[in-house]
Amino acid sequence: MASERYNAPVREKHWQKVWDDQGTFQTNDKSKKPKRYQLEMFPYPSGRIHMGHVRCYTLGDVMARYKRAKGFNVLHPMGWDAFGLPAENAAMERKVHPRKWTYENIDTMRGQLKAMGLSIDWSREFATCNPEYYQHQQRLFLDFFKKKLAYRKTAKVNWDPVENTVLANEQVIDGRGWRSGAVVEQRDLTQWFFKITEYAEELLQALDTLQATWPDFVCTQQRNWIGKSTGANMKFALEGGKLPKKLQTLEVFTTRHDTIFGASFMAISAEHPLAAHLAQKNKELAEFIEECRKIGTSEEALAKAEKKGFDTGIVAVHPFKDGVQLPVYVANFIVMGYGTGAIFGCPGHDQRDLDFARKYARPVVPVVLPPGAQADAFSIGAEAYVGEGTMINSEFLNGLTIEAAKDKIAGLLEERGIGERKVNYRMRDWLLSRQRYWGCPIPVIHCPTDGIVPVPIEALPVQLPEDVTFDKPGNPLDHHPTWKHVKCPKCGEPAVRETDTMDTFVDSSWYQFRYTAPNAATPTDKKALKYWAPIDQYIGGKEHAVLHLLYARFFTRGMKATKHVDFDEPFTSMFTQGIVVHETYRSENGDWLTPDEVKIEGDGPNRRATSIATGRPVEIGDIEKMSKSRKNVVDPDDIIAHYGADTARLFIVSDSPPDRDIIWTDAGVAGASRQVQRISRLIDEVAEKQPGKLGPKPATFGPEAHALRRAAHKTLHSVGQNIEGLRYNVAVAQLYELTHALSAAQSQRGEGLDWAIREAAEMLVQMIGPMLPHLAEDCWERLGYNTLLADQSWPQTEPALLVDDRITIAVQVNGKRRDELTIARTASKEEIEAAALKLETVARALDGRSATRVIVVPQRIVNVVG
RNA sequence: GCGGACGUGGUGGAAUCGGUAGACACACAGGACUUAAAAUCCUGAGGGGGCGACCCCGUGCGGGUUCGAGUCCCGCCGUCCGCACCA
Repeated sequence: MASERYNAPVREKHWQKVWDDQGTFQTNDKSKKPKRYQLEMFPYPSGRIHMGHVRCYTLGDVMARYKRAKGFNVLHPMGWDAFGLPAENAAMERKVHPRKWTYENIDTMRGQLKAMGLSIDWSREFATCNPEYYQHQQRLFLDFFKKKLAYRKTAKVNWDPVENTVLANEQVIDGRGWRSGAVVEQRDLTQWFFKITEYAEELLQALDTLQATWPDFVCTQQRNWIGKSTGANMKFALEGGKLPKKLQTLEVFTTRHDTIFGASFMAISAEHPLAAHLAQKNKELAEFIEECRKIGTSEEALAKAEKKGFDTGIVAVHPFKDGVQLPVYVANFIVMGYGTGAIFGCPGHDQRDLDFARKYARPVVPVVLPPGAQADAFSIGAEAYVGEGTMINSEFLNGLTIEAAKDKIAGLLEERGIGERKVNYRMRDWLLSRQRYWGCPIPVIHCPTDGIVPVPIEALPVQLPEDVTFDKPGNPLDHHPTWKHVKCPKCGEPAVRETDTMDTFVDSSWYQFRYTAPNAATPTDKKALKYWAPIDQYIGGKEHAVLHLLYARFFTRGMKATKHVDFDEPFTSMFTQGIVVHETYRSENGDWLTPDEVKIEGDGPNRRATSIATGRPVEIGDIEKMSKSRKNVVDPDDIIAHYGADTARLFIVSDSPPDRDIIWTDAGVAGASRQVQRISRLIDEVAEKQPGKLGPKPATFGPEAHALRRAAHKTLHSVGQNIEGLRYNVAVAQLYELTHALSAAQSQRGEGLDWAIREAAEMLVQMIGPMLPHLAEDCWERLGYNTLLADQSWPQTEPALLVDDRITIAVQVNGKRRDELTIARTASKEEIEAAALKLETVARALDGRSATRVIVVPQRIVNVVG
């Protein structure tokens, strides 16, 4: 039996059934062990799992299994982010109901995930499209509504013309819909919003704490997105035309109120009410505004567009300098959505203002003097001065620092009632309405007399109707003949349901808590949450750095305000995994080919690809993220069926650090498969020579046995640390080293060596458990155990074996390595120095000079300087 | 433009504190086994020089700090990511 190949696909099915039958991974809520909540972002049930899923869930599963072995009570659940547009597209294209399509996909993908051998507690599984789930989401929405965290307003919204729905700001990337890629249009609509801005400051502040356990780039991106700027609002009186009272003052936001004496013009957005008012009687202005609007849609064009202004003839009165009037321009670079949609221009200290001032011949007066510069010799050329300095040309501010000047102006503004200190955020409220069918209905009713009436909690869930059609554009819920017509819960008169559904990001903003009590009658269960929450480690894709992770952070705060949770941050530590990439292949006529349609020969510069079907040459293209459009995909099912899940898992965790992109290659998979066989063979050899369990430990060990034991225990120690730190690739390398040491020991003889080999083999099996769970289980059985490896605790190290009696340290002469020295670990500095100086290699390198200085770092290095 | 991350052999990568650079693996070359192949095992290998013990160079480039720098500091170059007329 020793040389038989390990039949992974067969054995893996066996072990999966055993785990399933025994309920090995069912989580016990009543355990006394310390808890560990390990979570990976749940998948959208698009049809089949892809390698990105395999990577994400493997990374999480290694940690979950490791923590389990380390004595933690682990919660490692799985579910489905099941609402969303693709289901409706399938309904339109294939005449299949979104529900049917979704649940069928879930069945397929659940089977695929189970074939990966994940240590998931499947009893907690749910899909967000289950009414049992979304009824609680509707409850949360109503609680948010009561707290005014959900509200309705008319606003310019991003309209995705392909998805036929609105999008939140976060979902517009480079002016295009994040999913459809369609150029987004601006429309005025009344929509539901979550008041995420209420928590802007908190969400920002808490990042300082998260920084320690979250990736830097995620924190940075969230900071940028929140976009805090501290400044002041300032009101200017307007003159030079007949204006309605409301428009006689112009309020601007500035972060440089210190530079007010350098102001030389005002600029307002083309969408500013004042611009609209003036345009009524000014045809040229109206044309200018129209021109701005045309450019205004795409940010790309906006960035390239030349700065242009239109002098309205209106002037603003300088609030601190008598007799100074500042002309008011409508300008194409002022956005209405930020601040007040109006600025004062100080060309001396803002590049954009300077460009504008030069173009329209406005004065440029420096008001901040750089350190060391002479006031009378300092002027502004082509570049604005934005650095530190002291105030000049600024009357009562002269001589102050920028900060002191800001403070003084802000005080005066507040004293005179013409402004105040003001903090602005770039972040807008979260637009959650979607004009779609396959989403969670927003549980409110519009009554002609009572206005917006929440659906009573006992009437939840507001269920989606089954009988919908997708044959005309727009929202099927709106077209439905009866669904929306209801009686007002307040007055009983005819009313209509809200037909908007929620953004699917709402579904994924709180699912992490639902797993802790998936059957609770309320959205969360206090007791379960107290034990399990928050998530100890969350793993997912980089693309959610702002979207999902920011929403979930907000939602947790909203749930705290509505007493559903009692903490602020959902994810204690966050890990973003890299993507799976693969070469692309293109035939002569430009069609993409899948990897299995292509035959590769040669290597290096001689590497050639040909089409299997036609025999014609194929161009090997860039290495890109696996995608259906490029056809550079490898189906996990094929890999699992051919090599087994353990091989796929091993490939995923070897070589590439988990946060970097990983290049999927056939050669790499074959290599991983060889390692699986190698380990299997090695364990067979050990089990054959020494059948039965590990016997009693011998009293003494010879040098060979001692060396192997040291290697095994050291590996145990550092593999544990490397798994904890998600350096799985390093852990795998160390396991290979132990495998080599164990192989080599097989052909040696020595006192206690058989026992040491047995011990090392068992440790190896236990250490590969998190990564290669099926193989480990199989080997454990072969080693004579009838217990499950999955139930074994992580082996203990013998601390004495982690330190060597004698160690080898490098010997340098003038910083260059010349030799090495094996010496007692406890050797003193003097002993090391003496031993080093005795070395012939040292004397030769000194070349006749004498040592002037010897640096000794015990247990590390000795450096002779001479 | 601003912000962040990164840059190590043919390739993926390792080096946790400033202390033997290149662990481990892929690919490659040579060898063993075999009628042959597959599979497996063994050996070799950063670059250059020398018959050789050995010597020189080497972590994107240029400086610096240090007994000692892949690691720290300054200045460049390059790649990737995010944000971008944000007042």
